[in-house]
Amino acid sequence: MGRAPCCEKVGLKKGRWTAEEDEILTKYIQTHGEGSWRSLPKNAGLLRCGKSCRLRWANYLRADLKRGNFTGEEDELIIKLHQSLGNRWSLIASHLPGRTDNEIKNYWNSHLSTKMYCFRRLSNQSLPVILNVTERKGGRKGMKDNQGHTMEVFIDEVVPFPSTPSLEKETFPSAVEDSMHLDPYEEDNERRIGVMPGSCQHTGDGDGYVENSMLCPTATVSVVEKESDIFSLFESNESSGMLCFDNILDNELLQTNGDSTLSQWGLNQVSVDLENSGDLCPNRPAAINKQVESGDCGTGDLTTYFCTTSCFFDDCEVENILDWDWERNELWDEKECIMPSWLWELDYNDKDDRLTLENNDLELHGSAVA
DNA sequence: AATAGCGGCAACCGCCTGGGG
DNA sequence: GCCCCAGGCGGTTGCCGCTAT
Repeated sequence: MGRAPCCEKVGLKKGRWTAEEDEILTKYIQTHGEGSWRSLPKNAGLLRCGKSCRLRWANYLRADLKRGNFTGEEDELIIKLHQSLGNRWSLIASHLPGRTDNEIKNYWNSHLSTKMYCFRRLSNQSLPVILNVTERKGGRKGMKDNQGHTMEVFIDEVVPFPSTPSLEKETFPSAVEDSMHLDPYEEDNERRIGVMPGSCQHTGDGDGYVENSMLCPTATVSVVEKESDIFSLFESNESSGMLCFDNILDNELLQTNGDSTLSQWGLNQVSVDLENSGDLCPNRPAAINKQVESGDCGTGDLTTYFCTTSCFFDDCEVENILDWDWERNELWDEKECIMPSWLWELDYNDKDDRLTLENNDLELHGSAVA
């Protein structure tokens, strides 16, 4: 026997709320307060499901809601938070006062996600090439056909990237910052710990590391094929106890001969764009720096250098997003319509395979951490 | 002017979680 | 420990307005 419905739907009204219903609901909540949603419709004389009332109140009628267009700052914050949190709209919304998760979700799907496409060619020698980017077609129908809302891109080689870093069933702390202070040795930590970029991604403002290949003058482009990868590595920090990604590279992933064992971490596809790698990343594993120097960066055992796809900050606090110098580091190249690679999205068509891979990688990662 | 397609927003649906009995 | 309930969350769908043809 299935779960009982949240309310008896027979005879209840559905669809758009009328002004009269809004007024009744508003007055009732102003008088009696929020809560008891199940009994609210009956008590208020509304022919609505309690859930519907709660949503209507939460998403539209609440007095503290901010109406109107999203500001540029909000856009940027959403982008950064989404990069870190994935589709955790409620968490994202908690950082945008006056905005609801539903609103942000809709805004993301209709506005922001369509901008999140920058494709870098993973050739060892070439710069990223954007040959053509077209808007997705077909509206919602098209969205269905192109899950992940990917634009149609004509490019020699398209690098997949997870659309939304799903964390499966892990529970994120209620606040983003909390999620960034996790004990890496805690049980199940592999699902919750973010990747922190190495120093090569230091953006110069002294505080923010931004996982952003466009901003990384050295090794750029990181590609992680699976969602779990975003949270499967972590960077240590002496004070926080977290592992640094660079440390992982140095201590865990490099064998004595310098060969990388990144694949053990589930990095199915990681690449280096060394076109602009004139200088070396100090935290980069020596073997990689050597290859950078030599220009031999692509096809050997060490085929990868990983700059992470996730966006985290040196102290692992999302609040630092707010310190980001958006003026100096434009998200957009208006002319080229290029977005940083960390804003890629990917259309995954075979979820089962992906989850299988994720699980395998999580196990590998867990054992590696242990 | 008609209409088909598309985009965006509001709302719904189903699942999950936490709390209380 | 189990069950039920309320509430929360994320994905999906319906509807409506706008635009291009």
